[in-house]
Amino acid sequence: MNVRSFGYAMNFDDTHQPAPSDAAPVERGLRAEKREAQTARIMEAARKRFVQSGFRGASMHDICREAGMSPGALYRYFPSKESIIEAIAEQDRQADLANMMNIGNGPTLIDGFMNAIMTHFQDVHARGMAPLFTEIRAESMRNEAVAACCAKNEMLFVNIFNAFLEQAKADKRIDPVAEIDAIVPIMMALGEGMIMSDILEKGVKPESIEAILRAMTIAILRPQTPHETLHESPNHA
Amino acid sequence: MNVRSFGYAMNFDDTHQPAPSDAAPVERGLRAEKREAQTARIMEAARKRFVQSGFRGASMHDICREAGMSPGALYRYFPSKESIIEAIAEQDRQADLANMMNIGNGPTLIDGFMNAIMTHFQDVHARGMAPLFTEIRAESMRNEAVAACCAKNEMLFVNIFNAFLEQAKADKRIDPVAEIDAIVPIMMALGEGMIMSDILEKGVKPESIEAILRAMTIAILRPQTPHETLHESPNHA
DNA sequence: CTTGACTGAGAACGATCATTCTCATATATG
DNA sequence: CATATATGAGAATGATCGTTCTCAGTCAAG
Repeated sequence: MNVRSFGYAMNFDDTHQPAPSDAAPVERGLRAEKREAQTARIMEAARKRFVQSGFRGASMHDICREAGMSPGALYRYFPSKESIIEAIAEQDRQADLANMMNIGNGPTLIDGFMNAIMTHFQDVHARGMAPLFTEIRAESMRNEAVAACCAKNEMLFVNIFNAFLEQAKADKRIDPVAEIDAIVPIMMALGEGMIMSDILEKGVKPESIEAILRAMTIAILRPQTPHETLHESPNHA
Repeated sequence: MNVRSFGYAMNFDDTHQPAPSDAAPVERGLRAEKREAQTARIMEAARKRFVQSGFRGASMHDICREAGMSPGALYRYFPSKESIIEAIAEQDRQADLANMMNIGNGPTLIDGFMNAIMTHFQDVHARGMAPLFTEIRAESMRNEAVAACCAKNEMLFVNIFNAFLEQAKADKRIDPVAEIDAIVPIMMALGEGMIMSDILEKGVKPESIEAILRAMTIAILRPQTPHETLHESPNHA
C-alpha cells in the first residue's frame, strides 16, 4: 500500500559496494539485499525517535538503541545524522506526493480530488506521521538540504495540479474564483494545515470533514457540468 | 501596534523581587521597570535566534551574544532555556489570539471574519514569524509545557469562535454545511496551514487570497441575509 | 585453511551545550 | 561612609552529543 521505492537521493557515495565486475552478479544481489534491509531498519528506528523527540532532540545513541545496533554498525550505512534526516524527509515527501497523485481518479473532478485528499489525511493519521510532517516543515525553514527536498517534491505536485486545473478550466469544466496560480498554493497550504493539526485525532467525524472540504472546493473551483455539484455530501441525513 | 502585555505565565517564582513592604513603592517600580526591559531584550534576542536556528539549534551562548549579555546575567532573568522557550511560545500564542479576537468587527459577519484573518496573515508575514510559529507547533507535539500553552490559547479562541457561530446560526444569519463543532477546528487548521506556508511570501496577491478565502468561508457558513454575500471581493478589477 | 573484504560492538574522543561558580561592580538604605 | 543586595562578566563544569577508533567475528573465494 505504501511507497517502498527507497529511491531517496542521498548525497554520499556508495563506494562500499563492490565494483560491478563481470563475475558473480547473483551474489552481489544477496549482499545488497542485506544492506537494504539494514538501511530500512535504521530508518524505521530513526523515524520513531524523530517522531517522539524531533530531529535535534533524538540522539544517535537513541536511534542505535531503537534499531538494536551499535554506533559503529550504524555509521556503516549512514555517514551522518544529517544524512538520515535528509533520507527520511525525502522518503516522507515522496510518500505524500504519491498519495496526491490520485487526484483525477474519480467519477467527477471534485470526487477525484476529495478521494485523494481524504485518503491522504487518513493515511497520515493512521501512521501517526503528523508530528514528523510538522518537524520536516520546521526543519525545512532553516536546513538547506531539507528545504531543497521539500521544494523539489512540492514543485512536482504543483506542476501536475496546475496543469490538471488549467486543463479543466480550458475545457470549461470549472470556472475558478481566482487565477489558478493563486489557487494551487493556497489549496496546498490548506491541506498542510489539516495534516499538521491532525483533525482526525481530535475526533471530528470524517463525514463532516468531507462535507466541509467538499463545499469549500466547489466554491473555489466552481464546477460547471451539472452532475459535478450533485454529490454535495454523500453522507447527509 | 503589537500586544506588549508581557503577561506570559512563567512557572518559576520571582523571589528575587524585594518583598512588597510598606515603604517606598515608587523605587520598586523603577527596579521592576529595568527588569522588564532586560527581560524583553532577552526575549527579543531569543526570538531572533529561534527563528533562525530553531529551539534546539540555538544555543544559550548564541542568545547571550545576540542580547549582548553574559550567561551569568541572562540566568538572573530566566532559570533555564526551557523557560525562555515557554515564555516565547506563550507570548506568540497570545499575540495570535489577540489578532483573532477581531472576528465580529465588520459590516457583515463575513467581512469581520475576513478582516481578522487577512490582518493576521499580514501581521505574521510582516514580522517574519512563520518559522517561529511552525517551530512552536512542532515543539508542542513533544513538549508538555508548550503543548499546554498552545492548548490553553486554542481553547480560549475555540470557545469564542464557537459561541460566535452558534449565535449567528441561532439568529438564522448563517446556515453552516456541517456541525459547528466540526467547522471550528477545521477552519482553524486551514488558517494554521496558511500561516505555516506563509503564502504572502510566495508572491500570491492578497486580493487573490482574499477572494479565495471569502468564497470558501461563504460556502462553509452560508450566510442567509442577502447583503452578506454581496461584497464577494472588495478589490475586483 | 588462508586471505581479504564486510560487518559489527563498544570504548573513546573532541566539541559543544546548558548551567553554575566566583568575583567584581553598582546602587539603594541606614 | 558602611552595609546589604541586585546585577553583571566570564571562566569553569559536568553532561551529552555526533563521530571515530580499535579490534573481533563472519563469510565467500582460492
